[in-house]
Amino acid sequence: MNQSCLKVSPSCSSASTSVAGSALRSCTSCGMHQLCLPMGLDVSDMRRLDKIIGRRKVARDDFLYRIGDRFTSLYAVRVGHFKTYQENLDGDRQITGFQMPGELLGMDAISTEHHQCDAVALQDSEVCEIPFAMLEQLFGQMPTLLRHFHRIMSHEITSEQSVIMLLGNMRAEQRFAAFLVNLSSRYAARGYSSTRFQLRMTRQDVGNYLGLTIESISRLISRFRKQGLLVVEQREVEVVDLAALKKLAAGVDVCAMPKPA
Amino acid sequence: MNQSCLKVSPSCSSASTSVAGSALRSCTSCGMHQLCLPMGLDVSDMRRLDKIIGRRKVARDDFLYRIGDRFTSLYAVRVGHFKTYQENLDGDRQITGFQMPGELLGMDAISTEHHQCDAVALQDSEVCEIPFAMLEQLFGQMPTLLRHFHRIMSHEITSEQSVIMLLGNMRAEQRFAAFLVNLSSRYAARGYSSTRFQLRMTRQDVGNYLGLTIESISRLISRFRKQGLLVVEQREVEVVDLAALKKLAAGVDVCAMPKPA
DNA sequence: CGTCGTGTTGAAATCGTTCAAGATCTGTGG
DNA sequence: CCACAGATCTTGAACGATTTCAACACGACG
Repeated sequence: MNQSCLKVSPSCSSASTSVAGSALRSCTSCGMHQLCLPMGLDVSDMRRLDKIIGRRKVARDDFLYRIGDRFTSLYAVRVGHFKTYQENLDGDRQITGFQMPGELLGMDAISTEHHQCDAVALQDSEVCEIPFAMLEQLFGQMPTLLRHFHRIMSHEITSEQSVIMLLGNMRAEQRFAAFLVNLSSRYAARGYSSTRFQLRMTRQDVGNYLGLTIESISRLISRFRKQGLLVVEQREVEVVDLAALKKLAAGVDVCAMPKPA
Repeated sequence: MNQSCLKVSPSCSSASTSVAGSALRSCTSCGMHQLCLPMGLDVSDMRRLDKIIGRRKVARDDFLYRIGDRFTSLYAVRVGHFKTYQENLDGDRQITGFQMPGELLGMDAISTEHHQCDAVALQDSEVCEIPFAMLEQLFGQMPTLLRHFHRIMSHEITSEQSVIMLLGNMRAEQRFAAFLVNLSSRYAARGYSSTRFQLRMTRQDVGNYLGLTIESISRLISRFRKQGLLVVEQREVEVVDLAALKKLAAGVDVCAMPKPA
């Protein structure tokens, strides 16, 4: 499955002085720019932002950053997927989020200037590295950028509140349904299918994130499959009945009301 | 127990050349200013910030704002305590946080311009209302203010990650211990006792926040009391063995290693 | 072809919930 | 000051959702 950022036609055109190669990697030509940090910027501002951004590849299972690393940059996922997790003193981990193209990583480090979680690539990935000190410079000159940055941070807060909601008062079935619905809508927002996608993370990761064991995830998948909600083959998922999943996620008991055919 | 910042006199008019009354309600004279939004500002900048801030009282059990309300202002708790919670379609609630003096409320609303949670006063309280559009104006002129604002938002993100950690992979005993330790250190940071404080929320609220039932909370309190970790009378809590609570919160089994006398 | 990582499934165990009863506290009004 | 009602909290016993433990299946890879 090809989920590369640049599935679109690379809008080469007028990338000022930029050579073809670098134009392809610029914000203006990135398929995620209407979701990502440069959202709403005009072309000239986007170019200014571009100038401070570096690109970096991260191989599968490699760290983008680690707990305790000094914070210097935010990262935008360009291609691929990441997971972030915290670790307690026992070495137990808790995945706090999965990040996909167009999403920002590292905002939790601004406060202490040290990263508060590990960020690991779930597949070979590529990020845009945004030096925060330079970004702050731009904030003074580009109010639109600042406003959008605030929206992104705010959105991060609400996403985490949703996870708190999920962990705090949903049962296993609801959690997993909510997880799938969440992925579905995020892929939809990126122009991918909302009903067919790959789980980029292991069942272990899903379970950890949802506060459940791997066995529970496995059982839930089996159950959803038997109920005709999903078709799953390995990590490939096809959501057959998204509406039912949404109901489940909202707490409506779907199996109590089986559909006719 | 008196934790009032300035339960004192109501403010009289004129802000700029501050009369006694209004000076008492200004940031410069507020005991929380080194924790709150104005942290690090010099006196003249603090006064400029002050000018855009309004004060508002919220009676116990009253809403500061409700889900869906249009977002116009952030709020800093000046006196009292608040809880924020989300509600799902079933009407189930999940408390996402408790806020105490010097803490900011409403940042989750920046993204959508509508509040994403209800905020309720746990006791008669007072907040500083910070019109966000005006605050954005100041950001352009006061880089220190902007930087601190980013730190605050970032800190909000890390706090929520801690809650995710708590809900995702701690057992009941750990959760409650972590909760008490968290309160303890936040009170300490405000100059209050880290070992004696009042729970401003009901057991119901504590349970909801921790993803546990009220009965579980009750049993945990009893157990901790029997183990000599706490003395509890109603909502008044004395932490007798903070170190042990910290160990418990970190996942070390304290009752497996009972202390001699 | 065997091994390792990953995922599935069943049975037993466990932690926390649910249900139920009683205790304690608070505030109100006589 | 007491009696009473309603809220809040505590405690016990049974239940149940999820975990734990264990065995097995499957696919990838050397």
